[in-house]
Amino acid sequence: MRIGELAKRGDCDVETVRFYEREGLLDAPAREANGYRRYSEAHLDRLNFIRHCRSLGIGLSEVRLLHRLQASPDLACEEVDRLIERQIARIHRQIESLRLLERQLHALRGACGANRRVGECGIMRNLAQAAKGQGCPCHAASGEKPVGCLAQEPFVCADG
Amino acid sequence: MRIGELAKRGDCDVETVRFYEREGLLDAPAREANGYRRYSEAHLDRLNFIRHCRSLGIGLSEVRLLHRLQASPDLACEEVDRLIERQIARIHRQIESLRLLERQLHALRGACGANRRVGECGIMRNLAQAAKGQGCPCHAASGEKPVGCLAQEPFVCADG
DNA sequence: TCACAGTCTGTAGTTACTACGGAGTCAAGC
DNA sequence: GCTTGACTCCGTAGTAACTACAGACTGTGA
Repeated sequence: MRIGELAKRGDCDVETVRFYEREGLLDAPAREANGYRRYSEAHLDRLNFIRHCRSLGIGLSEVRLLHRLQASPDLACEEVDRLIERQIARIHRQIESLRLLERQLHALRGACGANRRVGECGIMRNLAQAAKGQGCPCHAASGEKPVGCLAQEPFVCADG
Repeated sequence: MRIGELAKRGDCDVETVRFYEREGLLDAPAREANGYRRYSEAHLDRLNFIRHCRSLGIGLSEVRLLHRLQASPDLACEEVDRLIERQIARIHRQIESLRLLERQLHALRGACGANRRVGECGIMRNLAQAAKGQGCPCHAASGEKPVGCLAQEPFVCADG
């Protein structure tokens, strides 16, 4: 099949397929006389494997690791277990972090009594107040400590 | 104060301060004779405002919007409220998405009966199985639908 | 005088794609 | 034969919010 069909059956974009090839996640396929890529069913399996891992939030470097493990089925599967364990722990941290964020935002929302003007807006006032180190309802509520920066974590995609 | 002190008091990196200046979030400060940046307390307030917003997961483009609103206190604060509302909705979606992910990963983890070899690992088997479209415990459990791709959402940082 | 810390500018890297631009290929319809 | 449109090619740049250099200059204490 050609790249368009592969992408369709793998439920992703053509560009994504090419990207995976560039990244070495997908073997470079044979080419037709005109230079078009020609894929086999094995390629589709591989693509689906990647997409399935991605849908579980597993990063591409870890997908690479899984591929390597897959290639040596006699190894202990301990590493696979650990990888999933790590993934679970990461997602758990992210959820905790976001829950805290949610609470903080709710507190902030509660600060605005539906004023009319920005200068009197409780939310605005709170944001400015916090900037002067005077404390804010969102962060000062309890002894809430930062949980870890989500921006530091690998991307997580819950699609699929 | 110089950039190092500002960064320290604003609890961020020197590079981050310069980054905010480049992005127009922080006014370019005066310079000393040697070219070093010299900041005022107003700069610190501004930096704290940004960092506080960031700690609430608010993106830089929305911080920019808040700055613009702050500059015209006579406007209706409706837009501020909507911004926070949007943020709450986004965080909520992300949490839901991650919860689903967590369930899926737990299901996957349950598939491995602590085998010894990769070739027999239930997790590995499941990932491979899913790639062939044979269904998997993680996604086939119920009629679980994708909730939205977190990778598409702006970065969220729960630090601070 | 030396080391070392701080600062400067500019650029590249991170993640996992996504979106071009400009070109070539191919089949159907006129 | 020609056009139209869909598909493909390659390479590069953009996304978000930083982070991490390189290479140079400045300032301070011993």
